Amino acid sequence: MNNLNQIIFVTKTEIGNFEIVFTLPNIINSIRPTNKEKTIAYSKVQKNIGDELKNFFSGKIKNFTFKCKPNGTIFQLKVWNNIKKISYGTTKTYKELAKTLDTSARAIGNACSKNPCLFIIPCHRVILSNGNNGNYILGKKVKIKLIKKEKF
DNA sequence: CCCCCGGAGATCT
DNA sequence: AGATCTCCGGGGG
Repeated sequence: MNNLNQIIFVTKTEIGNFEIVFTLPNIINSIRPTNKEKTIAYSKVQKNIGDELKNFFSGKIKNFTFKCKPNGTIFQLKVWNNIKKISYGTTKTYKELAKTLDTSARAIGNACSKNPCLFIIPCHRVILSNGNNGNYILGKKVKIKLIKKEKF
């Protein structure tokens, strides 16, 4: 599924650099960590996305204006869509999501690990049924940090 | 607390 | 078609 209108750039944040793939005018296809250096934001859109990310981390905004259109399997899309419904400052467990999708918690976690749109699909709000935070692609520390930040 | 196993889905080989 | 790996849960010690 190659889209010629896709633009790729790298933005730097307080928790690392992220590679962002987007399609004009405002569709984000992926936000994933990278070890590449920040690239110059040539367009207004690139700058806006970078700003939103920064403002999200600083707590200035709670939601993104950019829509995301990830690609994945049918199952993954279902999981990610459900995760998008978890609102800022709240959490849900892998077990709960498994119940609503009639699958296993492990399968939910598996789909979370493939989340292409970090933060926009807030998989950091999905935690263990025993109250612990669980794992995260950017590490447990970052997950805890994000959850705490959202709780104010 | 720790260890072990079951389960669902994705990704190899 | 297996084998293996996951951002998990439950049960038993």
